[in-house]
Amino acid sequence: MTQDTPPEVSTRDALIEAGMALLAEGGPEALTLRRAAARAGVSHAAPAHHFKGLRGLQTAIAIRAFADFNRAMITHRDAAADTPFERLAGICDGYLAFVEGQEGLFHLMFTAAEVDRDDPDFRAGATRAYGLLRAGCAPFTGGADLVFEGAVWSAVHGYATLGFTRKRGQAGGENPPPFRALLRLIVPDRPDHLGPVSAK
Amino acid sequence: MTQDTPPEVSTRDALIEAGMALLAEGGPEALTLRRAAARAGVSHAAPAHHFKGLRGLQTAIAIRAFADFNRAMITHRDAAADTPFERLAGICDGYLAFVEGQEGLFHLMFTAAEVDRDDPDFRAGATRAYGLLRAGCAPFTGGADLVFEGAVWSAVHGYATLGFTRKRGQAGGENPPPFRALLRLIVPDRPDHLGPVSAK
DNA sequence: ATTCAAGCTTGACAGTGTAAAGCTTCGCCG
DNA sequence: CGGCGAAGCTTTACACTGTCAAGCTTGAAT
Repeated sequence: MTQDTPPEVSTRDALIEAGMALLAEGGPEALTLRRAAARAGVSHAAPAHHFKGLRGLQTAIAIRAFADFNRAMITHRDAAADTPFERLAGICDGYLAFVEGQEGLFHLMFTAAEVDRDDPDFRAGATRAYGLLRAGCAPFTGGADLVFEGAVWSAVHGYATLGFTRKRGQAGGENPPPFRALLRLIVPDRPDHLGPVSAK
Repeated sequence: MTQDTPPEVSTRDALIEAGMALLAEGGPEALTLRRAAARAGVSHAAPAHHFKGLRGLQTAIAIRAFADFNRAMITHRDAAADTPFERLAGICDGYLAFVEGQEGLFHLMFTAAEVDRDDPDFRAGATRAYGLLRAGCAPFTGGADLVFEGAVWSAVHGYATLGFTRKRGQAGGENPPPFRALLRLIVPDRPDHLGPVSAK
Protein backbone atom coordinates (compact mmCIF):
# COMPACT_ATOMS: atom_id res chain seq x y z
CA MET A 1 0.00 0.00 0.00
CA THR A 2 1.46 3.29 1.05
CA GLN A 3 5.15 3.22 1.44
CA ASP A 4 6.10 6.40 3.26
CA THR A 5 6.77 5.59 6.87
CA PRO A 6 6.11 1.94 7.64
CA PRO A 7 2.33 2.06 7.97
CA GLU A 8 1.99 -1.68 8.07
CA VAL A 9 2.95 -3.29 11.30
CA SER A 10 6.15 -5.22 11.35
CA THR A 11 5.92 -8.90 10.61
CA ARG A 12 7.02 -9.53 14.13
CA ASP A 13 4.12 -7.61 15.60
CA ALA A 14 1.72 -9.16 13.14
CA LEU A 15 2.82 -12.60 14.28
CA ILE A 16 2.37 -11.73 17.93
CA GLU A 17 -1.08 -10.34 17.32
CA ALA A 18 -2.07 -13.31 15.19
CA GLY A 19 -0.87 -15.60 17.96
CA MET A 20 -2.85 -13.73 20.59
CA ALA A 21 -5.95 -13.97 18.45
CA LEU A 22 -5.49 -17.71 18.01
CA LEU A 23 -5.00 -18.09 21.74
CA ALA A 24 -8.15 -16.14 22.49
CA GLU A 25 -10.21 -18.07 19.97
CA GLY A 26 -9.06 -21.61 20.42
CA GLY A 27 -7.06 -21.85 23.62
CA PRO A 28 -3.45 -22.90 24.05
CA GLU A 29 -3.78 -25.80 21.63
CA ALA A 30 -4.75 -23.49 18.81
CA LEU A 31 -1.59 -21.43 19.03
CA THR A 32 0.60 -22.82 16.30
CA LEU A 33 3.59 -21.40 14.53
CA ARG A 34 2.21 -22.23 11.14
CA ARG A 35 -1.26 -20.92 11.85
CA ALA A 36 0.09 -17.67 13.24
CA ALA A 37 2.25 -17.30 10.16
CA ALA A 38 -0.67 -17.95 7.84
CA ARG A 39 -2.86 -15.48 9.66
CA ALA A 40 -0.11 -12.89 9.51
CA GLY A 41 0.17 -13.47 5.79
CA VAL A 42 3.68 -14.85 5.74
CA SER A 43 5.13 -18.25 5.02
CA HIS A 44 5.36 -20.93 7.64
CA ALA A 45 9.07 -20.44 8.13
CA ALA A 46 9.02 -16.68 8.52
CA PRO A 47 8.58 -16.73 12.31
CA ALA A 48 11.99 -18.32 12.69
CA HIS A 49 13.52 -14.98 11.71
CA HIS A 50 11.85 -13.20 14.63
CA PHE A 51 11.53 -15.73 17.42
CA LYS A 52 13.42 -18.65 18.72
CA GLY A 53 10.91 -21.26 17.65
CA LEU A 54 7.45 -21.68 19.05
CA ARG A 55 8.81 -21.10 22.51
CA GLY A 56 10.05 -17.72 21.43
CA LEU A 57 6.69 -16.68 20.03
CA GLN A 58 4.94 -17.84 23.17
CA THR A 59 7.42 -15.91 25.27
CA ALA A 60 6.88 -12.77 23.22
CA ILE A 61 3.13 -13.14 23.64
CA ALA A 62 3.51 -13.64 27.37
CA ILE A 63 5.62 -10.49 27.59
CA ARG A 64 2.97 -8.46 25.85
CA ALA A 65 0.34 -10.08 28.04
CA PHE A 66 2.15 -8.93 31.16
CA ALA A 67 1.87 -5.36 29.92
CA ASP A 68 -1.89 -5.74 29.58
CA PHE A 69 -2.06 -7.56 32.89
CA ASN A 70 -0.22 -4.81 34.73
CA ARG A 71 -2.36 -2.20 33.06
CA ALA A 72 -5.50 -3.97 34.22
CA MET A 73 -4.30 -3.98 37.81
CA ILE A 74 -3.36 -0.30 37.64
CA THR A 75 -6.68 0.70 36.11
CA HIS A 76 -8.73 -1.09 38.73
CA ARG A 77 -6.54 0.17 41.53
CA ASP A 78 -6.86 3.78 40.42
CA ALA A 79 -10.60 3.48 40.04
CA ALA A 80 -11.00 2.26 43.60
CA ALA A 81 -11.80 4.33 46.65
CA ASP A 82 -8.68 5.80 48.18
CA THR A 83 -8.31 3.53 51.16
CA PRO A 84 -5.56 0.94 51.53
CA PHE A 85 -7.98 -1.96 51.52
CA GLU A 86 -9.93 -0.76 48.52
CA ARG A 87 -6.78 -0.08 46.56
CA LEU A 88 -5.40 -3.54 47.29
CA ALA A 89 -8.76 -5.09 46.48
CA GLY A 90 -8.78 -3.09 43.26
CA ILE A 91 -5.45 -4.57 42.26
CA CYS A 92 -6.84 -8.03 42.88
CA ASP A 93 -9.96 -7.15 40.93
CA GLY A 94 -7.80 -6.18 37.99
CA TYR A 95 -5.91 -9.43 38.35
CA LEU A 96 -9.09 -11.49 38.32
CA ALA A 97 -10.73 -9.48 35.57
CA PHE A 98 -7.76 -10.13 33.34
CA VAL A 99 -7.86 -13.83 34.03
CA GLU A 100 -11.55 -14.03 33.29
CA GLY A 101 -11.16 -12.43 29.90
CA GLN A 102 -7.83 -13.85 28.83
CA GLU A 103 -7.41 -17.34 30.17
CA GLY A 104 -5.13 -18.32 27.34
CA LEU A 105 -2.75 -15.48 28.06
CA PHE A 106 -2.89 -16.14 31.77
CA HIS A 107 -2.01 -19.73 31.15
CA LEU A 108 1.00 -18.65 29.14
CA MET A 109 2.15 -16.18 31.75
CA PHE A 110 2.00 -18.43 34.77
CA THR A 111 2.06 -22.04 33.63
CA ALA A 112 5.61 -22.99 33.35
CA ALA A 113 6.57 -25.31 30.59
CA GLU A 114 5.93 -23.36 27.42
CA VAL A 115 7.69 -20.10 28.06
CA ASP A 116 11.26 -19.00 28.61
CA ARG A 117 11.10 -17.60 32.10
CA ASP A 118 14.67 -16.41 31.98
CA ASP A 119 13.98 -13.94 29.21
CA PRO A 120 14.88 -10.53 30.62
CA ASP A 121 11.76 -8.83 29.26
CA PHE A 122 9.60 -11.56 30.69
CA ARG A 123 11.26 -11.20 34.06
CA ALA A 124 10.78 -7.45 33.90
CA GLY A 125 7.06 -7.81 33.31
CA ALA A 126 6.65 -10.35 36.07
CA THR A 127 8.71 -8.29 38.49
CA ARG A 128 6.67 -5.22 37.68
CA ALA A 129 3.48 -7.12 38.41
CA TYR A 130 4.84 -8.24 41.75
CA GLY A 131 5.91 -4.69 42.47
CA LEU A 132 2.35 -3.48 41.95
CA LEU A 133 1.06 -6.01 44.40
CA ARG A 134 3.82 -5.18 46.85
CA ALA A 135 2.99 -1.50 46.67
CA GLY A 136 -0.64 -2.34 47.37
CA CYS A 137 0.42 -4.34 50.41
CA ALA A 138 2.82 -1.75 51.79
CA PRO A 139 0.23 0.27 53.74
CA PHE A 140 -0.54 -2.81 55.79
CA THR A 141 2.99 -3.91 56.43
CA GLY A 142 4.95 -0.73 56.63
CA GLY A 143 7.33 -1.88 53.94
CA ALA A 144 8.12 -5.21 52.37
CA ASP A 145 6.63 -8.19 54.16
CA LEU A 146 7.14 -11.37 52.22
CA VAL A 147 4.71 -13.31 54.32
CA PHE A 148 1.87 -10.90 53.89
CA GLU A 149 2.62 -10.34 50.22
CA GLY A 150 2.96 -14.05 49.65
CA ALA A 151 -0.38 -14.69 51.29
CA VAL A 152 -2.21 -12.13 49.17
CA TRP A 153 -0.42 -13.16 45.98
CA SER A 154 -1.05 -16.84 46.60
CA ALA A 155 -4.66 -16.22 47.48
CA VAL A 156 -5.51 -14.26 44.36
CA HIS A 157 -3.50 -16.53 42.12
CA GLY A 158 -4.95 -19.66 43.64
CA TYR A 159 -8.42 -18.19 43.46
CA ALA A 160 -7.90 -17.59 39.76
CA THR A 161 -6.30 -20.89 38.83
CA LEU A 162 -8.76 -22.92 40.82
CA GLY A 163 -11.48 -21.53 38.64
CA PHE A 164 -13.26 -19.56 41.33
CA THR A 165 -13.77 -16.82 38.80
CA ARG A 166 -16.14 -19.11 37.00
CA LYS A 167 -19.55 -20.03 38.28
CA ARG A 168 -18.47 -23.05 40.25
CA GLY A 169 -15.05 -23.95 41.52
CA GLN A 170 -13.43 -27.00 40.05
CA ALA A 171 -13.04 -28.79 43.33
CA GLY A 172 -16.15 -28.11 45.31
CA GLY A 173 -19.46 -27.98 43.54
CA GLU A 174 -20.82 -25.00 45.39
CA ASN A 175 -20.86 -21.41 44.34
CA PRO A 176 -17.48 -19.87 44.98
CA PRO A 177 -17.09 -17.23 47.64
CA PRO A 178 -16.35 -13.69 46.47
CA PHE A 179 -12.68 -12.88 46.52
CA ARG A 180 -13.11 -9.88 48.77
CA ALA A 181 -14.22 -12.20 51.52
CA LEU A 182 -10.98 -14.14 51.22
CA LEU A 183 -9.00 -10.94 51.21
CA ARG A 184 -10.74 -9.78 54.34
CA LEU A 185 -9.52 -12.90 56.03
CA ILE A 186 -5.91 -12.05 55.27
CA VAL A 187 -6.12 -8.29 55.67
CA PRO A 188 -7.36 -7.57 59.16
CA ASP A 189 -9.92 -4.80 59.36
CA ARG A 190 -7.96 -2.51 61.55
CA PRO A 191 -6.36 0.93 61.46
CA ASP A 192 -3.49 1.20 59.08
CA HIS A 193 -1.04 2.77 61.43
CA LEU A 194 -0.50 -0.16 63.72
CA GLY A 195 2.47 -1.47 61.84
CA PRO A 196 3.20 -4.79 60.17
CA VAL A 197 0.43 -7.29 60.36
CA SER A 198 2.70 -10.29 60.68
CA ALA A 199 5.49 -10.09 63.15
CA LYS A 200 8.79 -10.53 61.35
CA MET B 1 -14.19 -55.17 41.13
CA THR B 2 -11.40 -55.62 38.67
CA GLN B 3 -10.46 -59.00 37.34
CA ASP B 4 -8.68 -61.05 39.96
CA THR B 5 -5.83 -62.94 38.36
CA PRO B 6 -4.08 -61.23 35.49
CA PRO B 7 -0.42 -61.77 36.38
CA GLU B 8 0.93 -59.37 33.79
CA VAL B 9 -0.38 -55.89 34.08
CA SER B 10 -3.00 -54.96 31.57
CA THR B 11 -1.94 -52.95 28.59
CA ARG B 12 -4.03 -50.15 29.90
CA ASP B 13 -2.12 -50.02 33.17
CA ALA B 14 1.17 -50.37 31.36
CA LEU B 15 0.28 -47.37 29.24
CA ILE B 16 -0.65 -45.29 32.24
CA GLU B 17 2.56 -46.16 34.03
CA ALA B 18 4.64 -45.51 30.94
CA GLY B 19 2.96 -42.16 30.60
CA MET B 20 3.64 -41.26 34.21
CA ALA B 21 7.29 -42.19 33.76
CA LEU B 22 7.56 -40.03 30.67
CA LEU B 23 5.93 -37.16 32.52
CA ALA B 24 8.31 -37.50 35.43
CA GLU B 25 11.36 -37.70 33.20
CA GLY B 26 10.69 -35.11 30.56
CA GLY B 27 7.81 -32.95 31.69
CA PRO B 28 4.47 -32.45 29.98
CA GLU B 29 6.03 -32.17 26.52
CA ALA B 30 7.51 -35.62 26.80
CA LEU B 31 4.17 -37.32 27.33
CA THR B 32 3.26 -38.63 23.93
CA LEU B 33 0.83 -41.28 22.85
CA ARG B 34 3.37 -42.96 20.65
CA ARG B 35 6.15 -42.84 23.20
CA ALA B 36 3.94 -44.24 25.90
CA ALA B 37 2.91 -47.02 23.55
CA ALA B 38 6.50 -47.80 22.65
CA ARG B 39 7.56 -47.89 26.28
CA ALA B 40 4.65 -50.16 27.10
CA GLY B 41 5.74 -52.46 24.31
CA VAL B 42 2.71 -52.07 22.09
CA SER B 43 2.11 -50.43 18.76
CA HIS B 44 1.41 -46.76 18.46
CA ALA B 45 -2.26 -47.29 17.78
CA ALA B 46 -2.92 -49.58 20.70
CA PRO B 47 -3.77 -46.80 23.15
CA ALA B 48 -6.83 -45.93 21.10
CA HIS B 49 -8.43 -49.14 22.36
CA HIS B 50 -8.14 -48.02 25.98
CA PHE B 51 -8.38 -44.25 26.01
CA LYS B 52 -10.15 -41.60 24.06
CA GLY B 53 -7.07 -40.23 22.40
CA LEU B 54 -4.23 -38.43 24.13
CA ARG B 55 -6.73 -36.52 26.20
CA GLY B 56 -8.04 -39.78 27.53
CA LEU B 57 -4.61 -41.00 28.55
CA GLN B 58 -3.84 -37.73 30.25
CA THR B 59 -7.15 -37.88 32.06
CA ALA B 60 -6.44 -41.42 33.23
CA ILE B 61 -3.03 -40.33 34.50
CA ALA B 62 -4.56 -37.37 36.30
CA ILE B 63 -7.07 -39.67 37.96
CA ARG B 64 -4.32 -41.92 39.24
CA ALA B 65 -2.36 -38.85 40.30
CA PHE B 66 -5.25 -37.67 42.43
CA ALA B 67 -5.13 -40.93 44.32
CA ASP B 68 -1.45 -40.38 45.11
CA PHE B 69 -2.10 -36.75 45.89
CA ASN B 70 -4.84 -37.56 48.36
CA ARG B 71 -2.69 -40.24 49.93
CA ALA B 72 0.12 -37.74 50.42
CA MET B 73 -2.18 -35.33 52.21
CA ILE B 74 -3.56 -38.08 54.44
CA THR B 75 -0.12 -39.39 55.30
CA HIS B 76 1.21 -36.00 56.31
CA ARG B 77 -1.95 -35.15 58.21
CA ASP B 78 -1.84 -38.35 60.21
CA ALA B 79 1.82 -37.89 61.03
CA ALA B 80 1.20 -34.43 62.45
CA ALA B 81 0.62 -33.54 66.07
CA ASP B 82 -3.01 -33.89 67.03
CA THR B 83 -4.00 -30.24 67.10
CA PRO B 84 -6.28 -28.61 64.55
CA PHE B 85 -3.61 -26.31 63.27
CA GLU B 86 -0.97 -28.99 62.94
CA ARG B 87 -3.35 -31.32 61.19
CA LEU B 88 -4.36 -28.65 58.70
CA ALA B 89 -0.73 -27.69 58.21
CA GLY B 90 0.04 -31.35 57.68
CA ILE B 91 -2.50 -31.56 54.89
CA CYS B 92 -0.90 -28.57 53.27
CA ASP B 93 2.54 -30.11 53.74
CA GLY B 94 1.35 -33.19 51.91
CA TYR B 95 -0.05 -31.00 49.18
CA LEU B 96 3.23 -29.16 48.73
CA ALA B 97 5.38 -32.26 49.05
CA PHE B 98 3.45 -33.86 46.24
CA VAL B 99 3.86 -30.83 44.03
CA GLU B 100 7.57 -30.70 44.67
CA GLY B 101 8.10 -34.26 43.61
CA GLN B 102 5.57 -34.54 40.82
CA GLU B 103 5.26 -31.25 39.01
CA GLY B 104 4.23 -32.95 35.82
CA LEU B 105 1.35 -34.73 37.49
CA PHE B 106 0.35 -31.61 39.35
CA HIS B 107 0.27 -29.72 36.08
CA LEU B 108 -2.02 -32.34 34.62
CA MET B 109 -4.33 -32.33 37.61
CA PHE B 110 -4.87 -28.61 37.89
CA THR B 111 -4.05 -27.00 34.56
CA ALA B 112 -7.14 -27.11 32.53
CA ALA B 113 -6.70 -27.58 28.84
CA GLU B 114 -5.34 -31.09 28.54
CA VAL B 115 -7.70 -33.09 30.68
CA ASP B 116 -11.37 -33.95 30.61
CA ARG B 117 -12.58 -32.39 33.81
CA ASP B 118 -16.04 -33.79 33.38
CA ASP B 119 -14.85 -37.36 33.69
CA PRO B 120 -16.68 -38.81 36.70
CA ASP B 121 -13.58 -40.48 38.11
CA PHE B 122 -11.62 -37.29 37.77
CA ARG B 123 -14.34 -35.36 39.53
CA ALA B 124 -14.41 -37.95 42.28
CA GLY B 125 -10.70 -37.59 42.92
CA ALA B 126 -10.85 -33.81 42.93
CA THR B 127 -13.87 -33.79 45.20
CA ARG B 128 -12.18 -36.16 47.59
CA ALA B 129 -9.15 -33.89 47.75
CA TYR B 130 -11.36 -30.93 48.51
CA GLY B 131 -13.12 -32.96 51.16
CA LEU B 132 -9.82 -33.66 52.89
CA LEU B 133 -9.04 -29.99 53.02
CA ARG B 134 -12.54 -29.20 54.18
CA ALA B 135 -12.27 -31.70 56.99
CA GLY B 136 -9.00 -30.10 58.02
CA CYS B 137 -10.69 -26.71 58.11
CA ALA B 138 -13.75 -27.82 59.99
CA PRO B 139 -12.31 -27.43 63.51
CA PHE B 140 -11.80 -23.74 62.81
CA THR B 141 -15.14 -23.04 61.25
CA GLY B 142 -17.54 -25.34 63.00
CA GLY B 143 -18.64 -26.88 59.74
CA ALA B 144 -18.37 -25.84 56.12
CA ASP B 145 -17.16 -22.31 55.58
CA LEU B 146 -16.51 -21.62 51.92
CA VAL B 147 -14.65 -18.43 52.63
CA PHE B 148 -12.20 -19.98 55.03
CA GLU B 149 -11.78 -23.11 52.94
CA GLY B 150 -11.35 -21.05 49.81
CA ALA B 151 -8.69 -18.94 51.47
CA VAL B 152 -6.66 -21.93 52.63
CA TRP B 153 -7.11 -23.78 49.35
CA SER B 154 -6.20 -20.74 47.27
CA ALA B 155 -3.22 -20.00 49.45
CA VAL B 156 -1.68 -23.44 49.25
CA HIS B 157 -2.48 -23.81 45.58
CA GLY B 158 -1.17 -20.38 44.74
CA TYR B 159 1.91 -21.01 46.85
CA ALA B 160 2.58 -24.14 44.85
CA THR B 161 1.88 -22.83 41.37
CA LEU B 162 3.81 -19.63 41.94
CA GLY B 163 6.85 -21.74 42.51
CA PHE B 164 7.33 -20.92 46.16
CA THR B 165 8.22 -24.52 46.75
CA ARG B 166 11.39 -23.90 44.81
CA LYS B 167 14.25 -21.88 46.11
CA ARG B 168 13.02 -18.56 44.78
CA GLY B 169 9.57 -17.53 43.72
CA GLN B 170 9.05 -16.73 40.09
CA ALA B 171 7.84 -13.21 40.69
CA GLY B 172 9.97 -11.82 43.45
CA GLY B 173 13.62 -12.68 43.54
CA GLU B 174 13.84 -13.19 47.25
CA ASN B 175 13.68 -16.37 49.20
CA PRO B 176 10.09 -17.44 49.56
CA PRO B 177 8.45 -17.37 52.97
CA PRO B 178 7.64 -20.72 54.54
CA PHE B 179 4.07 -21.78 53.93
CA ARG B 180 3.30 -22.13 57.60
CA ALA B 181 3.77 -18.41 58.00
CA LEU B 182 1.12 -17.79 55.33
CA LEU B 183 -1.19 -20.25 56.97
CA ARG B 184 -0.77 -18.53 60.30
CA LEU B 185 -2.01 -15.37 58.69
CA ILE B 186 -5.24 -17.04 57.63
CA VAL B 187 -5.73 -19.26 60.64
CA PRO B 188 -5.81 -17.06 63.68
CA ASP B 189 -3.93 -18.38 66.63
CA ARG B 190 -6.82 -18.65 68.98
CA PRO B 191 -8.78 -21.25 70.88
CA ASP B 192 -10.68 -23.59 68.65
CA HIS B 193 -13.98 -23.33 70.38
CA LEU B 194 -14.80 -19.76 69.53
CA GLY B 195 -16.76 -20.69 66.46
CA PRO B 196 -16.44 -19.73 62.81
CA VAL B 197 -13.55 -17.49 62.00
CA SER B 198 -15.34 -15.57 59.28
CA ALA B 199 -18.71 -14.19 60.18
CA LYS B 200 -21.50 -15.42 57.91
C1' DA C 1 29.35 -0.75 -7.92
C1' DT C 2 29.89 -4.43 -4.85
C1' DT C 3 29.02 -6.68 -0.82
C1' DC C 4 26.49 -8.45 2.66
C1' DA C 5 23.12 -9.26 5.90
C1' DA C 6 18.24 -9.28 7.05
C1' DG C 7 13.85 -10.92 5.77
C1' DC C 8 11.29 -14.11 3.43
C1' DT C 9 10.13 -18.25 0.53
C1' DT C 10 10.12 -23.02 -0.93
C1' DG C 11 11.21 -27.62 0.11
C1' DA C 12 12.21 -31.30 2.99
C1' DC C 13 12.18 -34.28 7.22
C1' DA C 14 11.05 -36.51 11.57
C1' DG C 15 7.57 -36.70 14.85
C1' DT C 16 2.78 -36.17 16.31
C1' DG C 17 -2.53 -37.66 16.83
C1' DT C 18 -5.93 -40.15 14.67
C1' DA C 19 -8.66 -42.92 11.52
C1' DA C 20 -9.41 -47.19 8.69
C1' DA C 21 -8.64 -51.79 7.62
C1' DG C 22 -7.12 -56.39 8.61
C1' DC C 23 -5.43 -59.95 11.75
C1' DT C 24 -5.43 -62.79 15.87
C1' DT C 25 -7.58 -64.87 19.91
C1' DC C 26 -10.62 -65.96 23.25
C1' DG C 27 -15.30 -66.50 25.32
C1' DC C 28 -19.74 -67.51 24.57
C1' DC C 29 -23.93 -69.38 22.72
C1' DG C 30 -26.15 -72.33 19.37
C1' DC D 1 -18.42 -79.38 18.99
C1' DG D 2 -18.55 -75.50 15.76
C1' DG D 3 -18.66 -71.11 14.55
C1' DC D 4 -18.98 -66.41 15.43
C1' DG D 5 -18.38 -62.10 17.06
C1' DA D 6 -16.22 -58.76 19.63
C1' DA D 7 -12.03 -57.09 21.98
C1' DG D 8 -7.25 -56.20 21.48
C1' DC D 9 -3.67 -55.27 18.60
C1' DT D 10 -0.92 -54.23 14.26
C1' DT D 11 -0.11 -52.13 9.89
C1' DT D 12 -0.90 -48.52 6.90
C1' DA D 13 -2.06 -44.00 5.76
C1' DC D 14 -2.93 -38.98 6.26
C1' DA D 15 -2.91 -34.28 7.81
C1' DC D 16 -0.53 -31.40 10.72
C1' DT D 17 3.22 -29.85 13.62
C1' DG D 18 8.20 -27.62 14.56
C1' DT D 19 12.51 -27.08 12.59
C1' DC D 20 16.27 -27.05 9.38
C1' DA D 21 18.70 -25.98 4.88
C1' DA D 22 19.03 -23.75 0.73
C1' DG D 23 17.91 -20.03 -2.31
C1' DC D 24 15.78 -15.49 -3.53
C1' DT D 25 15.02 -10.47 -3.00
C1' DT D 26 16.08 -5.99 -1.27
C1' DG D 27 18.20 -2.20 0.66
C1' DA D 28 21.80 -0.07 3.07
C1' DA D 29 26.66 0.32 3.91
C1' DT D 30 31.33 0.05 2.20
